[in-house]
Amino acid sequence: MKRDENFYFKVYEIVAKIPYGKVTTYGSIAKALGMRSSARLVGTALRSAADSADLPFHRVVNRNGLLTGKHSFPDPDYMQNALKAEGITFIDEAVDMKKHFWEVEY
DNA sequence: CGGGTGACTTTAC
DNA sequence: CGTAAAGCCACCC
Repeated sequence: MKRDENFYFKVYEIVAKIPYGKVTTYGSIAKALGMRSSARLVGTALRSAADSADLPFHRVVNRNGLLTGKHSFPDPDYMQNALKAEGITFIDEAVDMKKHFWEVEY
């Protein structure tokens, strides 16, 4: 695989690999990229990525399973809505990580 | 080159 | 429970 691309592009690749009905965290993605201490870059990347890519960004949540990025979507309700549509269960406002957490493989 | 900007995470008050 | 701050680092202007 291409590993010479910029950080953002790597994020795209990983997001694209998230299986249907699963979710992963910014921290796991960062770790997979060798930068576990900079999970926030993943978020920043997704923010930019959302503007130039068609990926399931709704499958990326924070460490608590909370949809911290939903406010960056055109419709804040879309994110949780899309996840539920994939069979993902919620505990209040957070994704049930015990059932749907996906360890990033890179 | 330098400063601003976070869809994070953790600790602290 | 809420806000603050610090550590972190690629991208953008």
